Amino acid sequence: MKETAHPAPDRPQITATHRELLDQVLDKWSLHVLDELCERSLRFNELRRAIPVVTQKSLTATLRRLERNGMVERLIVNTRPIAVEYRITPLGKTLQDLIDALLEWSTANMPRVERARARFDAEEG
Amino acid sequence: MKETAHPAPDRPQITATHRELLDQVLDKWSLHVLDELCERSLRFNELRRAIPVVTQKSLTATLRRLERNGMVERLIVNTRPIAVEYRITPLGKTLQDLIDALLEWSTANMPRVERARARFDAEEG
DNA sequence: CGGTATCCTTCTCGATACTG
DNA sequence: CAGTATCGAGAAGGATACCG
Repeated sequence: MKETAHPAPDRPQITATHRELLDQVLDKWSLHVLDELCERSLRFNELRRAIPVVTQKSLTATLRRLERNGMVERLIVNTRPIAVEYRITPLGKTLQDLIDALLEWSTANMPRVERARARFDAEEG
Repeated sequence: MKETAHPAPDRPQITATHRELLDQVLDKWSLHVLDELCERSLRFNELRRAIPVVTQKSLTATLRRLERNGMVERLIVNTRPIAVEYRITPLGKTLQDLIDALLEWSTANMPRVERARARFDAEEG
């Protein structure tokens, strides 16, 4: 009976810093890219094929941002022609459980959300 | 030794539907609003004061979206003048643990992220 | 292969003014 | 109090072309 007694005793406040980090790391493409890279390291064009809806530009931007935040590593392999492999870092790995939880939540609650949307849209006319 | 054996056996794929839902529900303002409403129900201007950086327009849009997706309820109290109370729904409540987990992750890993950024920015010149 | 650079359209978002 | 309406700046994002 610990959850009804008080609202939220030690809940951390959302700051601009929090928001900014979560925005950079959990935006639509980042989520997708991290999800793929958690499974296995991939090359640039492999990622493109794994996420067919992303454009080259957006994928590049996403990877650079994730690299800057320490979530993925960029490894240049000196073959002919050049190959670039993207690999999740230990820090990036710490997001895996969260991403899985988000996907599970989404899967589990999608029907309820869709019913809510239908109800809302019906009332609007 | 179950986590090194195979990459990801039953990992759910991210679909456009997943992404869209998470985008609508975990964007910057939604996260903030849900976080506040998980603690207690609030009126419109109370929310504005609780989240001082949000504009009225964005707050309205965020609340409508959350309402449409079944995350919050909008209760019109017929006082003089009118009062509108926003309350989290049971469906919205299912996000609380996730949001807490996101905030905890963000708090815990912020230092590592900042070091990664500093390293990245230094290398760029 | 793994990108950059450029253009251009779309959408977001803040500021401001007004309303029941 | 709790919004809506409108405008305009700026960012996001796609299409396309080109490069080492």
